[in-house]
Amino acid sequence: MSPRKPVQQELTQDMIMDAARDLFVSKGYQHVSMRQIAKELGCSHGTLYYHFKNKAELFYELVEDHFVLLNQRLQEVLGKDLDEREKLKQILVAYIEFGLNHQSHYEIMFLTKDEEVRNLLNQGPNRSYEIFAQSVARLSGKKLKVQEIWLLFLSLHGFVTHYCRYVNGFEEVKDLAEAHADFLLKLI
Amino acid sequence: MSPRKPVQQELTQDMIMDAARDLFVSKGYQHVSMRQIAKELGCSHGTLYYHFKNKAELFYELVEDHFVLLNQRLQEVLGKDLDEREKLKQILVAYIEFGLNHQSHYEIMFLTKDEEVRNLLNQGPNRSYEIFAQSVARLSGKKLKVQEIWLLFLSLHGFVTHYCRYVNGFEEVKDLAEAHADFLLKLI
DNA sequence: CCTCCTTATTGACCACTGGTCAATAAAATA
DNA sequence: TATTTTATTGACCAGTGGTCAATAAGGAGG
Repeated sequence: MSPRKPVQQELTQDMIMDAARDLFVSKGYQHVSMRQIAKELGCSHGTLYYHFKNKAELFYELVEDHFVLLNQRLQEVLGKDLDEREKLKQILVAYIEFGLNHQSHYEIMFLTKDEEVRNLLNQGPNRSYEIFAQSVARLSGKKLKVQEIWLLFLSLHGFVTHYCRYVNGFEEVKDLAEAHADFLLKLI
Repeated sequence: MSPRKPVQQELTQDMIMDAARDLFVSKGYQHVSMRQIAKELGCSHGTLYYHFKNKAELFYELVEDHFVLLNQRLQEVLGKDLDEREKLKQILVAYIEFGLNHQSHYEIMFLTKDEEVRNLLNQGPNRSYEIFAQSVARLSGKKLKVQEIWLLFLSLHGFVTHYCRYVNGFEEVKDLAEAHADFLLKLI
């Protein structure tokens, strides 16, 4: 017997994720409750646990999507017709831009200490970092050590991490972000 | 009428802070409840609210102490009889060391998004950063822009932030920390 | 049409959280 | 001793994440 096809009114994972995304983005993971999400959807909170194992896993599904987004953004820059040095800079800036424009997700992607969430994150961060690292290695003129690229990444990460707390979006700090990119480019 | 002097058995702020410190350090801010602290002290959780306005303020008192500790550590390095370049490096490494050996506190000092806690942090971070910035400016040979020192700091911060999640203490990542310091020193 | 089975949904329930507050015990003062 | 100040308690509140038996709703087979 084939699985019952869901009817229009019924809740889908996508519907839940859409509602959850809005709330998580505007309030942050910690400050959104499953009951709030359910209220937004006009259903009981118990229902959410039928579709997702728990709050962490619901958020994880959202985050997975965002890693794809980050990867796309990096690939987009790589596809541009630009001087290599400039492209390298734009990679760094694009990374910062992504972080500051998706703060709640960046938090989970690279900042959370919450083990429940973190145990779910496996390939996401690695794949994104691989793209980043390979781009830097290729676009930089010099022969870079693996370690140097990693330390460069951590330096970028520090910028994002800090301004995630003080700023609502990339635009507010765009100039400084470019300065940071230029600053770090001296290293490679 | 002078204030009543507390008697031996009565709870003091220090006693609460000692118990709270242990718990916060071992479990992190989010995973310690006021009731757990009260249990540790053998008192009712209501009592804690007599001595501290709320959980955030209790933690804040702890954090204040830790800023003093960080400042002392930096001053200690500055007092050493060393080549200026080496001293500069040690400042950077000492900062990382402090962050990784006081992770729960570093989290609050420089990472928390919790507004309740953050609104309490005023002078602490500024004073510590001032010491850091002035040391770097003085010890570096070059004339550095204020912005460059700030970006250097953010790069250090990124290292600490990241390894706070993956490591239990400075020792586990000492070599890499030194490499990071050397790496960043190329910038100044 | 009527079973039977799968799928979705509900809301009561649990143990927990941070925080408040009237009642009260105990010590210091007058 | 009587009064005032200080410290402590535990019931209480509104909220949390999560579980689960009961139930409704839809499809498949007869």
